[in-house]
Amino acid sequence: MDKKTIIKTLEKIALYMELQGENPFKVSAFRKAAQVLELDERSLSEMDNITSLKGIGAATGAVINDLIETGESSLLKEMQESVPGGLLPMLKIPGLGGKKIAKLYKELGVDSIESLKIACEEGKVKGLAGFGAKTEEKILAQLEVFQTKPERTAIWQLEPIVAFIEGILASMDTVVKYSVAGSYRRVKESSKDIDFIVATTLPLKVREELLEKLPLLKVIAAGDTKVSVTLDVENEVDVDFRLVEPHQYASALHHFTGSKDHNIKMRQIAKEKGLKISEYGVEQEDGSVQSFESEKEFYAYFDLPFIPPTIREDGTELNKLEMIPSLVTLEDIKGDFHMHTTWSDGAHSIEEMVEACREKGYSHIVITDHSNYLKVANGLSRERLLQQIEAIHVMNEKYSDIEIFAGTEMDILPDGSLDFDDELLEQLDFVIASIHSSFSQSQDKIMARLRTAIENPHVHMIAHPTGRIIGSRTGYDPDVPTLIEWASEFGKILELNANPHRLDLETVYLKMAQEKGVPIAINTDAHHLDQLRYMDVGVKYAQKAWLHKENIVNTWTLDKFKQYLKK
DNA sequence: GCCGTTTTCGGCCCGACTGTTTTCAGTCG
Repeated sequence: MDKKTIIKTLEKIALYMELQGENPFKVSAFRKAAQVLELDERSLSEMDNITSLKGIGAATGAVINDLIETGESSLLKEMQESVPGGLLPMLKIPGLGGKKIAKLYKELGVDSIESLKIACEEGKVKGLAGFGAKTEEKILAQLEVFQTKPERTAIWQLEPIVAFIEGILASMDTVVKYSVAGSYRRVKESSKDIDFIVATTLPLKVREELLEKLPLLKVIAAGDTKVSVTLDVENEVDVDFRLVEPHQYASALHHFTGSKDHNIKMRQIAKEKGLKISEYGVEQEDGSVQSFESEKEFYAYFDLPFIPPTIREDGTELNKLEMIPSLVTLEDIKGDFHMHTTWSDGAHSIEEMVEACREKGYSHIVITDHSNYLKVANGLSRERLLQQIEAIHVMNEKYSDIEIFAGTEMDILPDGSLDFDDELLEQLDFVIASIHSSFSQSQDKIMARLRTAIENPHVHMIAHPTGRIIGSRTGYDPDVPTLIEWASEFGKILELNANPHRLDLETVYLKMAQEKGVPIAINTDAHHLDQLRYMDVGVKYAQKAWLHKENIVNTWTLDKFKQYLKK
């Protein structure tokens, strides 16, 4: 019996209990037990007395022992027999929770999405106590959309929408300040919706203005402090606006940035001190409410350092506060080592890229255009690459405040060979190897290709190691833990590709790489000046993985970087 | 269902919005 199965079983039991209209605290006790197991890093065999864990008591302990001994849970089995499985997906319909579904089942025999639809169409639902005509209408409307709408939207799809909304808020003089919040601010790879906090003294006016200016598909809710809408954009997306007084802004931003677990932990800390945290501030025992200028002040009030949004996740961040100063920030970044120019498929000249990087205050960068094989990207032939190296040398004469290194993003070909020979690679300062073809090869073949690159003494780094596009394609299925082992053995860098489409490597592997002492480079892979800004996304994503700044190549000084290249 | 030496019973994070009510339950984040 593995831990994952136990966790899943406990969560499933919680779902079934919810459907039976059980006491919500009982339901959350099972969820909590699952989470306790999840957060405990030990394997099952290393835990001798399971009920000694805080949050696992007699009942959840019995389920776990049942699973270990018999391989299944008799409690879950019993529930599955008495509650139709068809009710489970109904929990995903907005507006329907356990209580209402239980009622629909008991009173009308509704046991699936299909029978729910029929019951609504026949007008039976509105007759139930606690239901009404509006509820029935709403359910029918939800049934139309909810199965076609993806549950979460990828970060790169949300990015332009966030920028668009920020533009609107910036243009409104009724708005004092604003910020995106929620999982987008925490740089999750995908989000269910977008949250915005808006500080204003005229909430009603802001509400009207927003409803007027946004491309609306639907208004979900429009209260005095909260506006929820579905936007009519390419991938329709829900956006929540919370309208607060300026002095409530910091608390509201913290509250709606989450995560939920982080907030619960914070509230427990407050409660121990006789205080109460809400989105409006911190309520004292005498009922007065303390508000804050910034999130930093808010944390300081509880003797805590500023906790970056990216690491506000399962609550365990509060046990690792001493590691926060070692996390990388944008100010630590001294260079970007993967970018393209008009020499291959980039939109700007070398000079334009250099100028933009100078403005960012970088001390060194690497120009890495595509190699010969990648014809669709105008990959550089041997001759053109030699010309480009020369052009970069000439350009270096011009600048005293930035050093430009000549590099390449060399393809690892489908047959496992490298696109350039050693004699040519030797003339480059920095060599990236990456895969852009034959993604569907077997894992053995992919790994053989990567192995060739790792073994080559001229290769410094493997770019976007899995080739994934978030929410769209999984990439080429390398055995990443083995790749990390190899990188460690041969002293190679692995890339954290900062493009929001990729964020490759993902956090679990970044952590693994750090444990093995593999240096990570955060690179924008910019094909356009605009995309150099992705460094910010990459840095935040690295925070999520708790990478130490000294393990990140971009934080090294020019001298240290040069030392590394010489090895 | 779980927890706890100020509690073995009573609370569990906290508040907004909607739709159904006529003071509040359910849902959501």
